[in-house]
Amino acid sequence: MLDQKYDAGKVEAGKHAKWIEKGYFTAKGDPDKKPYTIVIPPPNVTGKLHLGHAFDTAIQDSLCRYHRLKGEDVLYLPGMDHAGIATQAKVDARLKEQGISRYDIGREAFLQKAWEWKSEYADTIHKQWEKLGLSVDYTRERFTLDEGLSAAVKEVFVRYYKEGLIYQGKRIINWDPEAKTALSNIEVIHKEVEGRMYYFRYHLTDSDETFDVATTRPETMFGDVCVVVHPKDEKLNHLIGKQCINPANGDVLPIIGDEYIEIGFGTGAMKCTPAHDPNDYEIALRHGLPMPICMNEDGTMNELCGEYEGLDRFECRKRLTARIESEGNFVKEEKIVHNVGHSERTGVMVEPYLSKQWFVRMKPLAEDVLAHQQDPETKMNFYPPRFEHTFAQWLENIEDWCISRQLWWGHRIPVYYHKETGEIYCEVEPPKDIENWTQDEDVLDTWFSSALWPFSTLGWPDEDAPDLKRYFPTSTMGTGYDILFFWVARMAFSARHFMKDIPFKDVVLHGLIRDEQGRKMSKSLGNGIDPMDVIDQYGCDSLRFFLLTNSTPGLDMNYSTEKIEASWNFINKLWNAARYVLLNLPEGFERKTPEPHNPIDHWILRRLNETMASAAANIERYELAMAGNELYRFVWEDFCSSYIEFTKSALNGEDEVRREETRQMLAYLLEAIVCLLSPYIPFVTEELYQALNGEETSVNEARWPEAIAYDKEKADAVEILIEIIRETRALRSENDLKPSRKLEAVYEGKLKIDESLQAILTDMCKLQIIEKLEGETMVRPLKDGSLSFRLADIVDKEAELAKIEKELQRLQKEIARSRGILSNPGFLAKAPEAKINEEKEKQASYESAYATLLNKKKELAS
RNA sequence: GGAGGUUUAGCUCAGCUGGGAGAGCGCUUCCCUUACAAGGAAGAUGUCAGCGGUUCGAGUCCGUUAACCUCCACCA
Repeated sequence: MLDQKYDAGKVEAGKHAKWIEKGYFTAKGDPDKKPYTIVIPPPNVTGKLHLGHAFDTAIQDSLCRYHRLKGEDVLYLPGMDHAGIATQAKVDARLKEQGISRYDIGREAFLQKAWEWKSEYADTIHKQWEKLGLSVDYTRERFTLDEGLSAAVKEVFVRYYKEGLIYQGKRIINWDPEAKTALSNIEVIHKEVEGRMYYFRYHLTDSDETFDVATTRPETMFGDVCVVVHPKDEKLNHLIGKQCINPANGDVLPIIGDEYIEIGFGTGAMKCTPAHDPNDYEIALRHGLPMPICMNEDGTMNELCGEYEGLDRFECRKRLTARIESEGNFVKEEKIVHNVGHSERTGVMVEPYLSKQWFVRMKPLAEDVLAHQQDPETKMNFYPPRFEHTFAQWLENIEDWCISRQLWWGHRIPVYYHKETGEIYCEVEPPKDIENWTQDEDVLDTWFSSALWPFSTLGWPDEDAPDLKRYFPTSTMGTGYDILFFWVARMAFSARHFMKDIPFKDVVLHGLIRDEQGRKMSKSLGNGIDPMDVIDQYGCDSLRFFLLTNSTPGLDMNYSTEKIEASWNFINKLWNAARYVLLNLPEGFERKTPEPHNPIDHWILRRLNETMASAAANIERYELAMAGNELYRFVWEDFCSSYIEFTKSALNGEDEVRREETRQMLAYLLEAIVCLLSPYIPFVTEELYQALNGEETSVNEARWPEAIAYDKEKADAVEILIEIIRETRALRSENDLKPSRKLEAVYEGKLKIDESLQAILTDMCKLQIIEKLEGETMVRPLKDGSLSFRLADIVDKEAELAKIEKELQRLQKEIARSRGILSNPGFLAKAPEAKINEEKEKQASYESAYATLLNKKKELAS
């Protein structure tokens, strides 16, 4: 028997291991079933999972579990990402603790350390997935650096290369001096920072004339090749063709004209550093200027910088500025707030840097995706749809993707240079005479491999791989909007190009989880919440239910302890409801398909059927919160507060047949509830399912409940009774009437109170119907909220009169409103007929309620 | 400079195709009723940010203003 209190720790322990052992989540490939596929967004092997991962996977897992319940062949494919820079940085940091740099131990040894790190953190992640209860198919787990995926990466690189979609070029890229690697544009985060604008005085070589030039990065002056002014700038264009002195190093710089310069902006004259600024680079290209690099890879100054060689870029900036000032060429400095690029991973300021890198030509790939999205039949669907605009806009304005990284941890670029001829060899297989070739030192952007995830994990490049044939394209991609560009867009063009298809039918994008005050969770604020701590305290089910029912697709949500507790309360409620049911099932109870007998059975079946249909519809359009809240309401209000209360008299009564019927109903309802909730709260529902059906059963093998037919009239009757009962209970307590006292109620209307309904009334509120009309007891529908009692026995007349008065006023208002609408010619002419009739009925019912209540008032007053 | 989001009960937020405003928590009153007091019953509270428009009818659609937020792109 279940414990008195729900204990999440006890319930959740050991379950996941058993599920895996039983193979419930291994996709069987049953051809009679519809395939449903989700590939997990592979977490980085850099550390622990955070709340965002928990959110991601809660959504994916609940979808998978739902589709399993629906009898589909579900594949939830797990895997992890090697996370190039991020992991390498972690391993570097670990080595640093031991006083070693990666260069001390070399590439091979470093990679070994990295693999050790990987297996360590993969373990952690597996444990966390287990705690999260994920129904992933471990027989198909992948890693972005495993053999198969590496083969896919090589294949893709080679094919792009041969199609001219990958090229090598010298360009200004974003350089991370900390990680000493190039970055792609989206790995750069622009942050507003306070900086300074320095103004320096430049002297012409042939006269005493001077002019000012402003810069935020004085240290780059060692890479300057000219000064630029606008050809039409009347104040400055006379300088074009002359020469000036670079105050940093005394170099003679030509002054040129270029329309890039904005007249009137700054001083009107700009220094040009082609190797350290993308715009300057363009100018230098146009004018055929040299492009000297003045910085080392680690952000220190190089040999071009004389006395500053070896100094850090920022230190050089300080000292150089001071020196120029001492030489009298410093004009002023201003504090400014400007956007500066920072490395997404290391956080350091990114240096625009001229460098030879590999790029993917994005235009044709992006255009293919955009064109394909025009077809409403076969396009990817975005939830919420607005993200498709963001997605499309990004693709429309896309620039080439810098994919080479000067790292060791990653997919090595499959390009070989001939030691003598310099010839380039790019094939999946290395050249036969490998000793004559040198492989490119660089590795690929980590996103290059994740871009292939939906098909590389299924066996591609083997086009005939059975999983690829069966499970691709995948069904749903559930992830945060923050990686729409990084990942979703790149999967989209990769799948288009290599699979000639979309990678997934639906993209569900959720928001970020913020802290209780709505701030972003961050390490520096220390406001991050570890999902594992939450699980330890409240259980995985509470966490999942919280995440799934308190979020709106695409919007950020705030973490809330209060709402986690509310989720816990709900599960505890479910637990106790189950306990009630189980306590009332006798030894050796045999389950049968129940048949509704009592009116309340019909009513609860209708509520169940409505809830099932609506929950399914909502889950299928990814409105998990709506579906979850409906289930919550059904369980708490309909099942617990009403149905269970109704069953008490039956179960305590003498009528054995009725008892048995009630037990069958309860067992059926409990099982249905448990199944419906299992996608959200898999652990506790498993516990309850087994308590009901036996230790060896599993909710993982259950199917979506079968609906049972009900009688609508009986269901309607109970709907009304519930309202009567609630009203009556309120009266009883407010007026301090004893339960034994008979409260006389007068109802009029359509509903026939048969014995079973009378029994309910008697059981629930000791209410006895004594008014008889034409030999039958009648009650009046209370949909409009009115209720009329003969209150002769009620002690507190004043209070009752006040209540009636209030109600009369309300009705009066409603009648006025209704009359207003019905006398509106526009409404009568244009509203649908059903609406008009509905309104007329309402009006009639308000008026009759009003009349009845007025009589009551007179009667009571007299 | 572009694109988008948010503004609804004291707090946190739902409210998806326009037809009498909801939940959780909190608050008030009553109840230890034999599944649950982390419970049960009842109850109060809203110029749905402002303005304008469309409509018979707008929290919901359109425009506009304001505040806050996010992303993208950026000029030395």
